[in-house]
Amino acid sequence: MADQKALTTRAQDFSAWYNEVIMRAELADYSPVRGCMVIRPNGYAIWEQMQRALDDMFKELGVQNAYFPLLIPQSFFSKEAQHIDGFAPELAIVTHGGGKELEEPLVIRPTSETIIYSMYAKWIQSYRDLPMLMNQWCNVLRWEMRTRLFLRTAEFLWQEGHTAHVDEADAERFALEILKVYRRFAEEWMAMPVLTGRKTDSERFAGALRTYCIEGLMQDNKALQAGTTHNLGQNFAKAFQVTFQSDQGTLEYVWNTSWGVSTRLVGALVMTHGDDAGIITPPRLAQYQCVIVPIYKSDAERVTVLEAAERILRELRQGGVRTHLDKRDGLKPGAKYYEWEGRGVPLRLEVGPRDVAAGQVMLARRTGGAKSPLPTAGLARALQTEMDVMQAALLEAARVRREQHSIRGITKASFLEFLEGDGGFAYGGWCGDAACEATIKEETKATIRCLPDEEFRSPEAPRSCMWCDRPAVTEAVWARAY
RNA sequence: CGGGGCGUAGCGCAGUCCGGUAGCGCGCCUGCUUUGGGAGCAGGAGGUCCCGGGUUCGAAUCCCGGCGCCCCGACCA
Repeated sequence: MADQKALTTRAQDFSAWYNEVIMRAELADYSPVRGCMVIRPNGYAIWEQMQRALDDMFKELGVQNAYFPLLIPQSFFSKEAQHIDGFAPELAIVTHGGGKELEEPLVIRPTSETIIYSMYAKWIQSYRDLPMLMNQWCNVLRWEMRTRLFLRTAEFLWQEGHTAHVDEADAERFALEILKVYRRFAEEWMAMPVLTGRKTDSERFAGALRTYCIEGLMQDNKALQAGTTHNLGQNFAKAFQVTFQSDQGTLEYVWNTSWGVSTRLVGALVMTHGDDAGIITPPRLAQYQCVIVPIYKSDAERVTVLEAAERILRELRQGGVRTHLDKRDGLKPGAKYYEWEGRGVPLRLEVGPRDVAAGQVMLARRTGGAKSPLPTAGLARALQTEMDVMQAALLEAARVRREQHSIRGITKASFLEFLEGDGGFAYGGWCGDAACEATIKEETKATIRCLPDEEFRSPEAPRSCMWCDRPAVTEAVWARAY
């Protein structure tokens, strides 16, 4: 470890803490190129776990993976008016290749709707070809003005799903199906509770009919958009002539959806569960769920202890626990404890001569509490239980924290007071006027994170807009956001 | 793009005001002793002082001009 000093605490400076945690855990590093980051093995391992889980869920819905090119003809972007308006400012464009100026500049994809639907136009002829359900795992590039490790980098990794359907109802159904997947992933894998809902028109994806999202609340009480899914309507189908012949023999435009989550989720994980010692990785996403630290003095002890540790390692791996044995010599056990805590490993087993003699190990949990002895026999099963408990506890703790920092039935006055304090999710009535929404954003820096789904709405529907007192058309959730 | 900060060893920094042998802590290498919550001692390696010009016998330091990065805001996954 490069740095032995204590981290800046979350209370002192959340932003400094966040950066230090990432460096300490060796999740990522700054690259020579502004706004770009290197994802180091510890960070990439988390992303791989995320990919695996999400990919399985997509495939259960019948989605297939494919790969589309990095470079997109510039003209493709002007085919859908809102889309070009939304993305033009942040495009990176390749103008030269092989030492010659290109006839048509090529855009490095910021997202792939245009190229994918241009291909769908070739592949879809009949309603029998629908739905067409594809996803790709790739990198994209957006020339962001200000960047932050994982949360907003110029280049980032993500998955983008793109589907085509026979009618609006099927597209809508599928977009919402994906929203459920995202929510399930956030809660069951990341242990991160999220609100689900619809974005207002001003926050909608450029080119979409409707955008739905999952929103998490970080420990500094700022909201983070963690995933979006869009019903694109027929906007792209019309721009790229994606048509099919219906069972009635008529020629129709398809209805599209697109949806994505990115490496931003790694940042979300840090900000949801990290503490002043570093990150806490939920067991289901941890690269190593358990690390074994051997303890010995003499050479004789070393042999005995390592032999026992190796045996435990084998048994745990066989029992499905992702385990690492830290055999490094010359590092005191305490130094290893600090290192693995910083890296967020959920469980740590200490194995010393006394433990070997007693047929036990000492278990320490990343989430705290006293160390406790566990018999070596049946250890894998015991640790699985420990991890289930920890996974559930992390989700519950995050949920409690979010609810403690949520306020309902706000008025303009109570809303302002709430923002003056710690902030968080503020539920209240909204008139539906984009001008009112913009004023609120300008004056408070808070935005409507979503128009929450039924499940998250307040028992009593608000009757008036919390800001302007005109009749409310819906309930909205405001927060300051990343 | 506005505001702030910073560029000196792998990392964190002092030295810059007031020009004169390039330093400290951590890390790294070797050896010995250590190892149940961040080990100790000894020896050692490691530098275009961000870049370019200028002033000077002499520049990390003074002058001029660039570049880069980080943080805070406006825009966004």
